[in-house]
Amino acid sequence: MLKCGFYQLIKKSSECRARVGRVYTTRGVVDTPVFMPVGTRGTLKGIANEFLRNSDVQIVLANSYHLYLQPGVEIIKKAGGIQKFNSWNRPMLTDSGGFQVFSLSDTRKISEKGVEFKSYIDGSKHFFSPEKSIQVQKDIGADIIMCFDECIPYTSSYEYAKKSTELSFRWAKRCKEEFCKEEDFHTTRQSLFGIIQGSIYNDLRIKSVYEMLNIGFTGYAIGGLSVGESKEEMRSVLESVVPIIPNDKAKYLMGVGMPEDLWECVELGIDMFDCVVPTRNGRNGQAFTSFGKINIKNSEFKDDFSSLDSDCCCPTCRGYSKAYLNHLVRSKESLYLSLLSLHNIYFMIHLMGRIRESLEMGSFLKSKKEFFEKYYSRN
RNA sequence: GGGGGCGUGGCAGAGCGGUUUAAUGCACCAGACUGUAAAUCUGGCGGGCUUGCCCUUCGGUGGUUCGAAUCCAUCCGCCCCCA
Repeated sequence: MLKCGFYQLIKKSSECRARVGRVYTTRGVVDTPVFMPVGTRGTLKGIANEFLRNSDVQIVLANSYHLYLQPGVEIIKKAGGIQKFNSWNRPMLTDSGGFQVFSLSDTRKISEKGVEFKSYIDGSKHFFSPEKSIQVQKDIGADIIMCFDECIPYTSSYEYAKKSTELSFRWAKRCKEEFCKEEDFHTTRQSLFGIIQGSIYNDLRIKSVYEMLNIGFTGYAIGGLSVGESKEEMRSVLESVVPIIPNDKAKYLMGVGMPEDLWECVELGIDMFDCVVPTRNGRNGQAFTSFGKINIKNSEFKDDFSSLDSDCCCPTCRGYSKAYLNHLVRSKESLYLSLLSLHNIYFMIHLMGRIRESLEMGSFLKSKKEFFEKYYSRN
């Protein structure tokens, strides 16, 4: 059996750094480049598994911090792991809680040892260390788990970014040690990915890559991006980081992205993406379409009886008009949460399918150009 | 027939002499959202343009006052209680 998290390169683009490949996991093979929808609490908000499977979702994320708080790891262990608990029989990945160091920055205290969080549920105090995060992620039992890191804000100074990147490095070492502490079920069934930090400072980023490589992980993620920096800054980081991650490893860009980001970052050599945008924006009334993003709440759709996207054959587009979705949103009928989220997930998954296809056919740049021309045609 | 109350922006509802184009909520019009404390958040919401100022608004009309959504009179409309 191939090691969980193993990356197999299938085809490298001759036009750019983009590549087609596979990531092997205990619960199945993931075709890359891949978009991984986020189901923080063990579910994609508003979408049942059946719809995800039919939409060709290959792998989903969950968050160890959220699941640790609720329902707690004991329940998940008792259920036999997250995939038994939530009945998702395809691969899963858990985030370590590192992003919460960033997103819950008002209610947390950080030290060498780890991070003290105040629960967003009841205000109670909880301590997450690298060791704790790995233990929790082992108990949750997803196929791919992540190092506990500090995701810092875009506005961080060079000095803070340097200190933080060094801290994340020391934490990564501890994560690896904890993960490999005993040769057990987990070390053969799960794989641990390292996370490269360094903010927008390329020298810190490069140093971070070499440090992570030195520790040695099954795959490598790039964290701390899409936190407010410009597209040029993100591009610059990826251009300096991606080429020095070995090509026999999966390269995962955390928290990205929007449809346009997918094309841009695949071009730069990224294999894996995750993002909350399809579900969150869907719940806020936004739909991604081949012709650009639209807000279905807007008055122009009140009597538009066409589907969201004439190029889409998702259940939402097959069954419902813009006018009806507009009505559901305006009258706050909860069905729109599912219908819009599902459409957006389908859009992202199928966009990625199209990207893979274009890479296989050697026409990535042409397809990218076609996509952008249409995507920005609305305005 | 007798007594009392009320009429405020699309709706609900504050304000009860000057800081009032008039709180707040809803509705409406937009925008944002990138490892989810998000079915959330932000802005706009009388008219005009030279974008700072001007004009117009609190049922109607007429008064009092330097000044009225706020006080008085009257008309119109609505509600409640007693007969």
